Amino acid sequence: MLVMTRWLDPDEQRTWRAFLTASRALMDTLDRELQRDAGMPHAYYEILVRLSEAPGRRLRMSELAESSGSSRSRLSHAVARLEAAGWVRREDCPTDRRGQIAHLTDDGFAKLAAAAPGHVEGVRRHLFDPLDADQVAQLRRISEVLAERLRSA
Amino acid sequence: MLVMTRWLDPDEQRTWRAFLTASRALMDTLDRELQRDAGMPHAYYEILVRLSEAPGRRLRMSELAESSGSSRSRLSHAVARLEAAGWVRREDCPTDRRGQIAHLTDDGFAKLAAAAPGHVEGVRRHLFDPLDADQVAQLRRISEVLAERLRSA
DNA sequence: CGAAATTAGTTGAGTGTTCAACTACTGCGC
DNA sequence: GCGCAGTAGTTGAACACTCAACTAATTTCG
Repeated sequence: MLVMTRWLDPDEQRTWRAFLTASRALMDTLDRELQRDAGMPHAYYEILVRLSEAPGRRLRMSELAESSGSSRSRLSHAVARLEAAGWVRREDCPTDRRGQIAHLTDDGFAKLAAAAPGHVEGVRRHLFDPLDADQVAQLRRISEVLAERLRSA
Repeated sequence: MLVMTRWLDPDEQRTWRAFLTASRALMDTLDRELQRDAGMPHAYYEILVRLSEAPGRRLRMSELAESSGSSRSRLSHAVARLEAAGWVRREDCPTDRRGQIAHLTDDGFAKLAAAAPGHVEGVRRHLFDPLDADQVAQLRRISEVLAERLRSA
């Protein structure tokens, strides 16, 4: 390997560590709150949200995986649990016999509706309230750039 | 509950989702790269980093937990694995008989030294390269504010 | 058409994380 | 100095995630 590592300078070092600390703390906190108040991890909550916004509250497994940021395997396992809880049902896809459609049940919708206010309050308290309007705009731009770049990686 | 939920407006909604997508993708990517190239998850890497920077490459379990952003339980489990791998050793604390001191072995240090360049390259590629200098400065400020707020939560 | 490559989704084993319960020790308050 | 609240760390069980291997259906294209 002839290429020298481009190490992080002290400023970058601090930025990276601050980001790591903040995003980990934020996610851990929201996850803990959701687990405590709604008995589900944040990943499951997000699956329910995506389903609730889909037409007919139905989504193909692969689209659901994509939109909720899960791997297919993770989603399979998760939906199995959500189905056992009665919040989601699987249906066969009429146009592709390999396909499965996840369908948010009324129970699942009710569960989500009950969990949402507390969770949104948490997002507000831990993310938006501490930042001013300019920082929020910056954060959005930064996140979009990073997400875009990572999508094609 | 008489207080109405302060829902997220469309802008906040998009900001929150972009942040979620970006930070998840970033962490997942770095975790996968580290697992592939060094055979360890990011959480373990960070434990080794903190130990490597401590005087004598030694740290009390609780300080290590604090500085690496782990719960005590998580750290106990993690150090058990790192010890099995021969990268860390536990020692009794001379001043407090409840205490344990984690000590980075030479093997552990070598392992870390081997893993670091690739990981730093990944952080650069996925985080710093896509952002301009101003955005990096903003991200640092934002992260510091959030981390500070979450610490006292 | 028909074989090969691709895509959809699941599964199980292995690993990591959480939570609550537990032991052992320390240090405060009296 | 004694009792008791708090601190340090570990443990096991339940749960979640990853990876690779797998089945089955579909698409591609010679």
